[in-house]
Amino acid sequence: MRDRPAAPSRPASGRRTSFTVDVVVFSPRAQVLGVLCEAGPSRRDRRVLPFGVPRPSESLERCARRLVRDLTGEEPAWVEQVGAFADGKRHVSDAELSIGFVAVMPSRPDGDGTRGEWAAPNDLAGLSPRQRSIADAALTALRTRMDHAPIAFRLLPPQFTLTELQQTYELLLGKRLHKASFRRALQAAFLVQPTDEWRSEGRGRPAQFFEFSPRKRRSGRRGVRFDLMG
Amino acid sequence: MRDRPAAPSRPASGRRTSFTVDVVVFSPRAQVLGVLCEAGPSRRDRRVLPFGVPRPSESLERCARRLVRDLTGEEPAWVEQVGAFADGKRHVSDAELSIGFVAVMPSRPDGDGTRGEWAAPNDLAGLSPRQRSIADAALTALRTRMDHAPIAFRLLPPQFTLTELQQTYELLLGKRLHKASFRRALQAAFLVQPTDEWRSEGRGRPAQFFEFSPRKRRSGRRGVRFDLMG
DNA sequence: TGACTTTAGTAGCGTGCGGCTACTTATTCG
DNA sequence: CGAATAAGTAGCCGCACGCTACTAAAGTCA
Repeated sequence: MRDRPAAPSRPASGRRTSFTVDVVVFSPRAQVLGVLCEAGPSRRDRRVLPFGVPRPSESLERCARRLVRDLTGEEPAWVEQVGAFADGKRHVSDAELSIGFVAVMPSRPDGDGTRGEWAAPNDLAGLSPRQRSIADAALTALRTRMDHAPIAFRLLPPQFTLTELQQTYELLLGKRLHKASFRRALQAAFLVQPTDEWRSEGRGRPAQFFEFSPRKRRSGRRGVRFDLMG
Repeated sequence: MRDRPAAPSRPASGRRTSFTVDVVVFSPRAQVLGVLCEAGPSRRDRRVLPFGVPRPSESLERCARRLVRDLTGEEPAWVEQVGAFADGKRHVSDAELSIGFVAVMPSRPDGDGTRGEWAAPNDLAGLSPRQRSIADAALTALRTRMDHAPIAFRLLPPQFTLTELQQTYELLLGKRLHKASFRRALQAAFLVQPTDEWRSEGRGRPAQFFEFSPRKRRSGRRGVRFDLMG
């Protein structure tokens, strides 16, 4: 079974668990972004983000990946650390400190070996205060990183249509994008390559399949952006 | 390794240190960016970034601020968490985990109550591997955040010339900026307000003094940036 | 067959940002 | 009075981005 640090799984000298690794797993669920949660132990904590403790000589990120794997049966498509959270906010376990991670997984048919339920990112009531903070930070981090890493591409099969890619972006970013602008920016960045395959399905004009091709990076140097300050 | 005198002069408060808070303090030192270091305990660790342990019910960030205050006698102008670092890399103390913070301080006359020395960001040899990682991440985080927080403004007195502001940006970013573009972007963001004061010093045309005036935020919404991928 | 619907994909206009060169303005020094 | 030095501005050019409006290719249904 899975190791659960809620009761101290580190018996050494009666000291409490010093920190946990908590992971926020996002995945597209039928036109909505889902967050993987488990049922919580008490009324106060009805929902719980997956968390655990690194094994000896296991890195933080590998620990996060293992938590996802153990829970869903699959390797996450992308994982990144969000930060360390303490600052007095209560955690489900009584750990003083939690390291937050954000992860994304491809969409899967329901109930596919997945223990736990998928919640909406705006409905995170029932999480302990600290996990609530972690979830918020994870969503922000995800959306920030979308510009820098090919996250959306890893949620799609090797071949995909540009409409599918755009829908994935819209789902993760939580906002609509403009079709022509999206495609123009894509081509300017040399990120995709057309294939000879065309989708033959349903009504409407067939869509061409593309594949990810991380070619050259455009320099992307700018001066200073003052318009982002708060 | 476990038995080596870890972090002399660090109060361990009874139980063994489970994690540390490490802070990377940047400050302008005579046209170059400086990083605050202390003398290390051994030949292997000739230099040490300031680090410590949170007191009971002290938040991580407050702990970082205290470390800076205790070492320099002043409050840092800006502090932000960089992340959690473990992953097997050795630390000066034998803590399993370190939370990294980045801080900036205004320039000060040399030796002003400051224990420790200012090293160049490119000369960080002598740090333990984990602290080396933290320092690298701190510099990256600093330069990323410059667009989002008025960091440079806090390094300057309330009244400053635009040339001083630009030089501060150039120092922190580690690259030259174009004068006209810098000023145009500044004015478009309504970030500064001219005062009636003028600098009367040296040769050349006098410079007008400005002050920080965080007015409105321009929406700043864009579509997707594909040109930042790696 | 031909009109209508549906989805994919493109053209091109307008605007605003950002990099650049080149200029003007104001002061000190000799 | 120049020459030197530093502050500040004007304006061109390219390009990224948002938008509207168009064309293209399939299915559906009378």
